[in-house]
Amino acid sequence: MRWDFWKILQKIKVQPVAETGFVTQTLAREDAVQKSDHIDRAGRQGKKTRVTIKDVALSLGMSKSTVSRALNGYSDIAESTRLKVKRTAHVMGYKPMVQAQAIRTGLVRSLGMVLNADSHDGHRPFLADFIDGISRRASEDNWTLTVSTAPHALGVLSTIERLSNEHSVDGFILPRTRIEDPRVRYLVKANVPFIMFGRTGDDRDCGWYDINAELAMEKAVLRLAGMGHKRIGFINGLTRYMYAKVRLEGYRTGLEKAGLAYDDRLVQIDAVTRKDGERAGGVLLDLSRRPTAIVCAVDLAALGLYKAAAARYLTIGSDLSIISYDGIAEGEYASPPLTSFSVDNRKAGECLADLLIKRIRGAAPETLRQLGEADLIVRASDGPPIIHSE
Amino acid sequence: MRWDFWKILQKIKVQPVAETGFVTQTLAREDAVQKSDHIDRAGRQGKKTRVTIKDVALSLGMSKSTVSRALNGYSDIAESTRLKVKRTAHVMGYKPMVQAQAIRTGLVRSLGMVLNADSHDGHRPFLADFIDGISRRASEDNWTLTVSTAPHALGVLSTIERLSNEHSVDGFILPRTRIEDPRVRYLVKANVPFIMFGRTGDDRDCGWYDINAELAMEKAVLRLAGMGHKRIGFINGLTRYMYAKVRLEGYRTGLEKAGLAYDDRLVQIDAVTRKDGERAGGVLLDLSRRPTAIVCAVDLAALGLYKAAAARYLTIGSDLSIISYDGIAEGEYASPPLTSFSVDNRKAGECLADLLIKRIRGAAPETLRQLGEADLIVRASDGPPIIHSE
DNA sequence: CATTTTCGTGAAACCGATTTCGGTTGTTTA
DNA sequence: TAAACAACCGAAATCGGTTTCACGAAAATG
Repeated sequence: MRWDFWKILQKIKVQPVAETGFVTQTLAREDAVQKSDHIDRAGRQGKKTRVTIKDVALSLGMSKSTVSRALNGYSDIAESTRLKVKRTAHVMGYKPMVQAQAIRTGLVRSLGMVLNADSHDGHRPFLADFIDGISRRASEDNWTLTVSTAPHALGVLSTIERLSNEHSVDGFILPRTRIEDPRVRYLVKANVPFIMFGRTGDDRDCGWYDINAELAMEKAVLRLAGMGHKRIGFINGLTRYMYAKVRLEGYRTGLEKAGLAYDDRLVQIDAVTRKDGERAGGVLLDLSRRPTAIVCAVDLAALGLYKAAAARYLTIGSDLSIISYDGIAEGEYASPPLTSFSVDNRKAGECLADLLIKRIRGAAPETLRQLGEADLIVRASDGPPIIHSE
Repeated sequence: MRWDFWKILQKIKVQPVAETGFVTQTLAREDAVQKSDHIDRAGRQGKKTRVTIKDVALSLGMSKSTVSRALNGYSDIAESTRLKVKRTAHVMGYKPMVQAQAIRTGLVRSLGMVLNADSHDGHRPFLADFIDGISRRASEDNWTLTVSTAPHALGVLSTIERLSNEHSVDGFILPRTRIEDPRVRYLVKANVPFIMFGRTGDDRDCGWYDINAELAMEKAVLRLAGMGHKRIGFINGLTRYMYAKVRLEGYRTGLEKAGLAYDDRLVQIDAVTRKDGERAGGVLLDLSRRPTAIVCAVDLAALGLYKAAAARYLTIGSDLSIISYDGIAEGEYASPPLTSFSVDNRKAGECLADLLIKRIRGAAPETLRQLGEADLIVRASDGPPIIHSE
């Protein structure tokens, strides 16, 4: 009720012009005083004095609006004016303050990514490249990357909520998508832009970038089959993630194309660390009719498998062939060096950033889907089978 | 003057209540229309409808200023009012938009970190932990972390300039400080808060967190000397960085305390990768009177040294003892497992974030300096010398 | 009982940008 | 020559908050 009254008062159209003029004067003078005081305080508190758009306008003798439009490429500014404005702005060292822009435009020019800190999975080693890719692409358009971590999946979700509520970022990159992903559910409902690294169960309203890992797995199987292997095992990653699902599919497609039967007993799951790989590998190698080759969905697991093989006096590359996926640096230094599909994480980061920026700018999610490829790095962990009698 | 006018208006005792009622209606309806239109546009452009401070004030029948002050803990708001405001704000799901606050307060509540992407040095493996630490501490106070990368040192500097010019961040964390660091020079001059990870040549106006690596190196030497080693070599990292300087000092102090002479020929520098380590190690192992133990400043170099030793048929742990520094995961899986000083990168991140936030809030840099410690993880790469006849 | 403080609050200025809306000019067109 | 129309630009509103300042009422003081 009270504010109603004020609203009405506000609407009343006003009073003598002369009076207004005088008031302006007064205010202006007051303003000046305050300004200098402000600078003074600034000096004491260690803040910088920024060049604002007002300063530029003043020094050019134009209005703020003209300067703003000139700088932002509006069509109703004369080319000559634009040039002049741009030059002086540059000379004066004027850089628009992003948050001041943000409050009007609704864009903070920042991409968000929330990492799950407890995920022991592979992503750590290539985090640097991945971030580099994102940041690189983002910088091109003067965007920034805000990264945050959370100790567990729930924390990830609440961090995402916080960041989008406070509008600290314009959209999210979601690494390691699950088949059923709560982050996706939330963001879709909240209508916040995002792009996934990896696919998910229900693609509606989702853009994504992913590596065609199923193709890689398929190629791995076919390569081994081509060498003469008949019993090819598979050690998969965490099955709740989408990547594990598609990699298994790739493995099966490979077997099919090679004319080999799929055998449950040759498949192990949820191996993403050395220890996991050692355990899973042990199981496969202890089978009465053990596989002569094993495809791994994750490099670290493959390295664990090395240990399991060594414990059983099997020589990798001859007694047992291994082809893996990820292309981490350690693989190169294992003995024998690991044959693996390498993924370009920097490129992935770049693509994701690119897609997300497009998404934020309004592109439809259905148009924002890309599949990259992994490259086989042939080293020494695979070869024709040595014991072979079927 | 103008406010006089407003005062007068305030005094006017009012208008037909019916009218007021009507206006309210109208306003309300207009409001609604605009609102729905906004949502509509929002839908198309992917924006959310936020709850603003105005909404909260309106629904409480108070002014924006009261709400703001209540939420920010000003002392001139009645406790009862504060409570009421806080409750409704929470219920309505009001989250202040950071950039709107920033424009007035001058704080965006964001820490910046610019990484050098080409630096092959050790920082990659533990980047995840490090970031986790920073982010964790930052989140506590509702701050965020903005990370950016640049392809080379010059790019790092210009990225820092950009971020601070646009005021996208309130301060910086500087990883891997050099002895003479241009970033420090710039930030000091520009009066932008920062905290270094590592010390630097000229400490004035600088706060930092660092690990006491010199102490670790000293301990390593003393441990080896205590086992009976007389010729202890040293493989250092990149000498332009501060860390290499202090680690060398630690090595020398250790020798001194053990009563051993310093010998130039036993020291190699600039080894930060496996390849570097292999080369440097080769040089040391090919000396006519080779060292029986080697201290490495960087784990990756130590792993390279493994290769050099293997090539010369030296058994690590007996023929050659190695103690290194970093505590990377691969060390655990090397054979023999690497004895190394492990640094807690998560904790480092937390400390740095903490210091930086304090710095931004006005603490003097001299009061913001902390030294952490590295923990020796004893594994199997060191032991008493086997050939020993002096 | 008059006067000064304190307390609690609202109005309006302010932060630094963008964007809407009109108002001058100078050119074309009728 | 008047009217219509661009092309250019400025004033003011706007975004979502914070902060200053004045003011009314209640409490404390003289």
